[in-house]
Formats: sequence, C-alpha cells, structure tokens
Amino acid sequence: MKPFHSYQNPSLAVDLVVFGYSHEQLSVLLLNRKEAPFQDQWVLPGAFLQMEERFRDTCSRVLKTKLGMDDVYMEQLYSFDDPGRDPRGRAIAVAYYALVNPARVAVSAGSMANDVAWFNVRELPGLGFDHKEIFDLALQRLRSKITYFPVGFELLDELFTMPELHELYECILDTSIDRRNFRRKIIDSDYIINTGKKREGAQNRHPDLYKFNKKLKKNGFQINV
Amino acid sequence: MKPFHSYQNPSLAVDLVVFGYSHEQLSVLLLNRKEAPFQDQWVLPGAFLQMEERFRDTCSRVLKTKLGMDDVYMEQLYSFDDPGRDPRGRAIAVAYYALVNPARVAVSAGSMANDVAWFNVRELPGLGFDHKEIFDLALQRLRSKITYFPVGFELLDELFTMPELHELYECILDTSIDRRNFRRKIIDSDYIINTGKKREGAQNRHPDLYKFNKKLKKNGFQINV
DNA sequence: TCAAAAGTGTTTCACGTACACCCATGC
DNA sequence: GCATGGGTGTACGTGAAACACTTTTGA
Repeated sequence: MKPFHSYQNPSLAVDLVVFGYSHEQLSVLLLNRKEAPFQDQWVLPGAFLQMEERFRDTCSRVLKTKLGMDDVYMEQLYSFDDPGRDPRGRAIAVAYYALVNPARVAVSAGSMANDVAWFNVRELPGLGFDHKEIFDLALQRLRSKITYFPVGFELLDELFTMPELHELYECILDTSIDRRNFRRKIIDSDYIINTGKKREGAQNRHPDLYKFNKKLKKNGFQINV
Repeated sequence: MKPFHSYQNPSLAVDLVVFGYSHEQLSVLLLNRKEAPFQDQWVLPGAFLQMEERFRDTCSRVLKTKLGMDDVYMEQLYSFDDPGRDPRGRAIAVAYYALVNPARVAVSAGSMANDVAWFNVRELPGLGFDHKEIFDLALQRLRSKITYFPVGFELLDELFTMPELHELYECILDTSIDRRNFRRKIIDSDYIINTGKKREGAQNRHPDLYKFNKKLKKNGFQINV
C-alpha cells in the first residue's frame, strides 16, 4: 500500500455563518477584509484547514479567535466548489453554521480583519466571494431546522420565557404565530422545563422562566409556517 | 493579491452512494477493490477530484465509467473528514447520492476493481473505509427526502403505475402505507400525469400508466411514516 | 364465473387553528 | 382601578387515517 502521491489538491477552507439573536433581531457575524481579494468588503469568517485538523476543530478555532467562545452549537451546511469562487485559485469551502448568544461573547477583529460586526440578517451589506449564497442557504436551513428540532434554545439565555421563545420563532421564520398554540406545541414536546422562577422587572405580569431539557425525550414538535 | 502558497492540502475525493430499484428491491452499487487498502473488500465507488473539476463532474465521470450512464439525479450528502478514514493519508470525502434505474444501465468493473455489483440494502457486506457510515446517512436522507419531494420517479421507468410507485415507497420506507390514501396524496400533489395508457399483460385489471410531471407546480405532498 | 388486483368513495377522528377569558403586575 | 401583557381553556373545521365497494382482466 503506497501513500498518496503528492499531486496538487485544491485548498480547503471552512466558512462559518454565525447566527446571533438579541434585541429581538437575528444577526450574522461578518468580517471586513484587510487584504485583497475583496479588500474592505464584508465576508463570512473562515480559515484554511490544517493537516490533521477536522472541520469542527477549524470552526472552533475561528470561533475562539473571533468570539472568545467555546462550546458553540454548530452543524455542517454544505460544501461549495465553484472553481471561480476564489480569485486566488482553486479553493473548496465546507460551510458550517453556528448559533451563539451574542450577550455571552466579545467579538474581536484580530489581525486579519479591519473590523468585525453583527449585521441584522435583513440589512446585509454586499458580501465577497460566494458568501451571499452560503448565507442564504444557512438561513434557509436554520428556518427549516427550527420548525422540527430544538435549536432555538442555543440562541437564548439559559433561562428564558415563553414570550421570548415565541418572539424568536416569529423573528427567524419572519411570520406571525399564534402565541397560545405555539405554547402548547412546545410544552407538549417536553423539550423545556418550567423552573418555577419568574422573570422580574416588567410592569405587567411576570412570565415563567423555562430551561432547555437536555435529556430530550422522544416527543418532537412541528411548528407550521 | 498573491495566489495561494502551495502548502500541502488534504486529498479530496467524492464517494457515491448509487441507489437502484428493481424487482421490488432497493439496491446499492458496490465495487470490490483490487488493491490495498481494503483489498478484496467492498466499497462505494468514488474518485479523486481533479483540479478545476467540480464535485458533480467527478460524480458524472464515475457514473459514466461504472454505469455508462449520463443524466443521473444526484445530490450532495455530506463531507467526511475523519483523519483516520483513509490509511494512506489525510483524505476528505464529499459524499453524493445518486438515483438510477438499473434496467437502463450496464455496470462494468473497469480496471480498478475486481468486480462491481448491486447489493440489496438489507443484505450489505462489510464495507471498507468509513463507507458504512456514508451509506447509512444516504439511506436516511433518501427516506426523508422521498416523503416530501418527488425523487422516487428517478428510480422507475418513464412510465409507471400507481401500484409500482406505492410498492417503491413501501420498500424504501420499510413500512406499509394504505394504498388508497397514498394514491390520493400523490394525485393531489400534481406531480404525476395520467397518460391514459395502461400496463398490459397482468391477468387482472390493467393499471393506468403515469408519467412524472416535470413542470412541477407548487403543490407538495407529505407521506407520513 | 371466479380470483386477484386496481380504481373510487365515505366515515371517523385527531389535531391544528381560531378565538375568549382570566390573572398578575406597576403605576 | 386600569392598562398591559402573560397564562389557560374551548369550539370549530380541515385533513389524515381507516375502511368497503365496484370494476377490470385472464383463465
């Protein structure tokens, strides 16, 4: 058995669509490039894969650098292979999307970027490379996933209220959902637990605080748009 | 703007899960390897990506070589990156699955394999590399996809009967489906057209022949397991 | 005319949807 | 006590599931 002959392979990178939710808005993390190509343009964070490194490790490395964050929920999205997608040469991108709570992270541009910032997904600037395409697919996937699997909790604080979860769903799905039917579906799914505590401070009734049920049972749910 | 420095990149290959359906059985196409590693073991067909080649082109090349077939339905599945997945060195695999009609193709082993054959998905041999994992994910994806999107037709002849389509669904989903409710859901979806012809030969009532409606309208469907 | 399988229709029931009411809190 | 928003209950209708009957064909 002979090892691979060292013929040339395409460059291999991961690109990350990092979603954050705060102030009732869904946002994406973007970098402003310091160097060509696409100098001074906004792009998704990413990094080249190092030998012996797994996609997930590369993602974690980027998230740690840009966000100072560990233990982030992420999922592989799709692999992009258009030969013209990077003007520097052939480059394959394996895209992941991640869900974080912006309140818990401190973004920092690092040496490779002029700036790093959260953008509301409804007011995106033009993106370099094929990153608009990647972002569009990620948003589509997130919307689909959230309707049948409990990923929404990743975007909220550990304790959250039902109205907060409801607002999150309406924001991400960009639609209105009957709050009473929504409540029932979520409760019936057994994915969340009522802590008995209440969110204080509001000048009207104090809503119950829930937490995510990590040992998720069989019950699923289905939020219809 | 400088081009990529030529540091070493992992090898990049595509692996294909080719599904076929005939004689009321779902099958997968496997190759028997002529060389190490995994000599004389069964594996999924695949090929290394050539520079300037897209995943889809590599897949087509494999399908053309192994099956003498063009115009095959295929879809990207997932990318696999375990550093230990190939004993010859670091190799990334982008997996695709394809749906073909075995009646229309002539499989040939080619120079790289001892043999090539269809295996019933319920009686798979042990597979080399991480190909069992890839196969499992592909079957899961196919099962999920077929419940809401018209991919089943890719596995049948151009003209097919309702009982044939029904049998296909029961086989792939490995469950029984009420034939009358199934018929209604498919008809209501507008994905198929009654040609007016009938399948001759059977010694009982001759079923209507349908064809796939390529200009698919908005109506979807949902086959529940 | 009989068996086997395909085409068509109907009843039933569960779930999703729409909607109304009561409760808690701060001013 | 009043405005605001959160928690709970219920009637209704649509659509999926369960099921029966008729039709067509070859032997």
